Amino acid sequence: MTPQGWEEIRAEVLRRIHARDWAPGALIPTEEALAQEFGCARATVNRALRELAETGVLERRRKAGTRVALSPPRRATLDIPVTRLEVEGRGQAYGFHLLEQRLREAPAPVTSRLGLAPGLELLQLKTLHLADGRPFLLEDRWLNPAVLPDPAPDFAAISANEWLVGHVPYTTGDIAFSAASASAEEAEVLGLAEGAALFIVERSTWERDLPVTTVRLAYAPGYRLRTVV
Amino acid sequence: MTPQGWEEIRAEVLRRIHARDWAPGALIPTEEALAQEFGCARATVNRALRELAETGVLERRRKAGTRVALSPPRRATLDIPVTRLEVEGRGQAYGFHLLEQRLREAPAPVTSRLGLAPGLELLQLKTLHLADGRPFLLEDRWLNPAVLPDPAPDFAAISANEWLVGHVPYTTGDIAFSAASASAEEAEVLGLAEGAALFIVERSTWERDLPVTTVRLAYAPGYRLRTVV
DNA sequence: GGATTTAATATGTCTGCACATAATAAACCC
DNA sequence: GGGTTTATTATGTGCAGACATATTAAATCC
Repeated sequence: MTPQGWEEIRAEVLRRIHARDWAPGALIPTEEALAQEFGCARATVNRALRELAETGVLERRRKAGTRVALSPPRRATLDIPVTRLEVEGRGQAYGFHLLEQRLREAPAPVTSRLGLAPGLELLQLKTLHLADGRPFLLEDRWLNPAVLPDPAPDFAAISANEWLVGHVPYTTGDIAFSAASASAEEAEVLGLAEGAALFIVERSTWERDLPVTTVRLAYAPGYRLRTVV
Repeated sequence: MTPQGWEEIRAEVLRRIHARDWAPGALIPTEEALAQEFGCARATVNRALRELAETGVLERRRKAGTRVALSPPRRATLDIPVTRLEVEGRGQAYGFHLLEQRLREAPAPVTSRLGLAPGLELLQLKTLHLADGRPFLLEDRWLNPAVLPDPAPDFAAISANEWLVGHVPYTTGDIAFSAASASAEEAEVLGLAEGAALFIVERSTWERDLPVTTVRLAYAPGYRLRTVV
């Protein structure tokens, strides 16, 4: 039974790779040869192989052909939800408190991360997110006032996190994950012992070339970020 | 100047979304209309819009048409390299020590994670990875002996991590990231104070339906996992 | 022999067309 | 009116053919 449709072709190619019919590092037949074998157009094979190359299973080069990747770069995609949805997705009640909000001169690490002139005034927001009334996440955000509308939103009523998703949606940025010990301030706010291990997410985002925000999220112990490969 | 090629079309569509020509939630013109506007075939527009839908910027449904996503792409892809390449990529010298290797009855959390019968014997490997001679990562791995060849590889000469990538490459699995305080044992091996905040990666992998391995990676402080959105 | 030009080739992309499919809107019936 | 059937329509996928492009291998020159 020959595969029909590009998805079945993709599955068949993957099967042959798993079965070691095509060993890691080996060249596989050309698109034309596979198209003939499967009785379809080259474009259909191209679609299947292209998708596999995108996930890192195959490596393709013009003229050189297609080969099975030697060390498949384990590539994972992870979804980063809005905090409210993340909490509610666990079946817990969401809430938050705005701890602090002030416009002040941003420290050098913040401005350099965003590529802004040092000494610029940014809006700093500290927000504690709650799950079932218990501390879940401490958000320390620096926001570029240039992205705010004239009557600035009330961040005590809508969290900065959520406001940004709704109003400055199509951003690019970078993310870093790490671990850190809770400072005295973090420990107190999160209700932990000083030095407790926190999961840290740091994000900086731009809208086109305009710096929007940089944020440090400190998750209370027990938090796990999951994904499937 | 009309865009040429599907990549330029993708860029132009993205530009219009950023510029709010097409607002979040709004319908955009049909493929046919855009093809006419850009002077290309519908397939070319289709390719561009499909890519944008894959990254979560657009939402497409047959008959209903294509609309700008309301709550967009909090989606990141991250590459998970082999530890050796990760260390070398920072310009540091890589090394590792096999601390412990023994075949023993796996504890229940391990077997249940892999979907194996409780009490099964698995190979436990504890490996310390070094960067410039200093502790970088503590690997605690449980390996299904069924995936090993008859003369088992010498995991003191090649790290389990690297052997698996080369010999059981095309696996599926799940990954979780979290933070934890160093246990007494971890602190000693990594040369840290007890309770130091460690970045934890837990992975379980299968080859087709065969459980291969589950591993806990404890990174020394200072490690950051980065990605770009 | 070594460097440079030229030819060969697999993938990348595009076109124009066709039909399939899913989801909606319209028509219909009771 | 309410529920069911029947068009309608935008996207999804397919085809054959064409040309572009990157890269390798062969041919050429000094």
